[in-house]
Amino acid sequence: MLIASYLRGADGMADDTHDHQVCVENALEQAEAVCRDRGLRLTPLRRVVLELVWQGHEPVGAYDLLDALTKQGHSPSPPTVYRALDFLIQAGLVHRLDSLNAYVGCNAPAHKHESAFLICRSCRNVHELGVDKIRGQIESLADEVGFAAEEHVLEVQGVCAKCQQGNLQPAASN
Amino acid sequence: MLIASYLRGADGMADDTHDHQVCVENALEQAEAVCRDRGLRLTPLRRVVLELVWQGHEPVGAYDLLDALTKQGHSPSPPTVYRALDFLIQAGLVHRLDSLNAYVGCNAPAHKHESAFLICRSCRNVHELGVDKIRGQIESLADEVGFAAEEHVLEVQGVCAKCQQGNLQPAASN
DNA sequence: AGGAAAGCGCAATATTGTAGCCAAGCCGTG
DNA sequence: CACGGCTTGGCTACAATATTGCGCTTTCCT
Repeated sequence: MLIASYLRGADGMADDTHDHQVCVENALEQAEAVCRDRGLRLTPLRRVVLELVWQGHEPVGAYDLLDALTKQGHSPSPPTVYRALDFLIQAGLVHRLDSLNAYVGCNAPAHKHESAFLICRSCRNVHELGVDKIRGQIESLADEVGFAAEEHVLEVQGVCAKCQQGNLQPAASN
Repeated sequence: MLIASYLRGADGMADDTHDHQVCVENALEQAEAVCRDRGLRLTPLRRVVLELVWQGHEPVGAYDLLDALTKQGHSPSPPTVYRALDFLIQAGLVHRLDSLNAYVGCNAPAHKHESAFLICRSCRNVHELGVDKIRGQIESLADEVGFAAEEHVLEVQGVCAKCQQGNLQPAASN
């Protein structure tokens, strides 16, 4: 697997006109704020890892991050990356996608939340949805069998709006 | 990870009174029927793997199956197990739980379906739910952003009814 | 300043899953 | 039956993902 976005411009998102640099800056700003508010330490390493996760809206593998760090002149080992990811996930700044063994930046880290993810199998972009409505449905189904729901994973594969509109790229080959 | 059910009796399911042997026989019968109807070959190996998956209602890891096969006198290598699992999943006889990297027998293989899974973090039993209602919700949420949903993963962690009722076991330690 | 905790570099190893090659078995046709 | 093609699965090797454990450094708190 590669960081597909590693060298690309700012046109990777479903929204044609979006300047991805803004996303990155916004994410880092929010991360600073979240950590300040909660007394968490966004160390340089963690910040770099977060920035790398935000290189695109595609999910990124842990070993992609390792490679990217190496290219930047670090010489990290797997635990380094996993520890940074653990922190970022714990802080709600990054989500893990279990169906892909990959990681993606969180849109709205200010308040903790559970999410659903729409994963485009063409461009691989991930769209994060709030799940208040779904959450209710899940809980009522679980209630019917007396199950006390705590956490969930909801990941949907499909094709995003942009890829449906003619510029359908060949399915990601990894 | 171990096959927690490997040596246990028939009391592993949320339903206190259930005789698990019936589950196993039922699963195997249905598998025979499904394969007969669809012209698929339920070979001895595949049958054994299916039976092992059905040793309990807990999800089972691929390497647990490998160990169990070894104990039965086979000497399988990983590809053997994964090929059998691939077949069983393809045939709708087994589901993969992405959040656990584990596999569980399908309740209702007669018709293909997507499911949701309620995974008890205490006894590790998995309850499979039909998701017709949820599916509609997911699609309508996806529609709002023009996303064409194809497949989904919905896995809920929590505590099952039985474990809530006093005989709460310590959380699984793997 | 001094002690406790957190961060992280590093080596080794665990866990999960695949690729590729070949032999053995099944199955339809001549 | 004999042949040829397909599926199955045994085997080696390896890839991809993730963790454990140790110890040194940095940071935080008092």
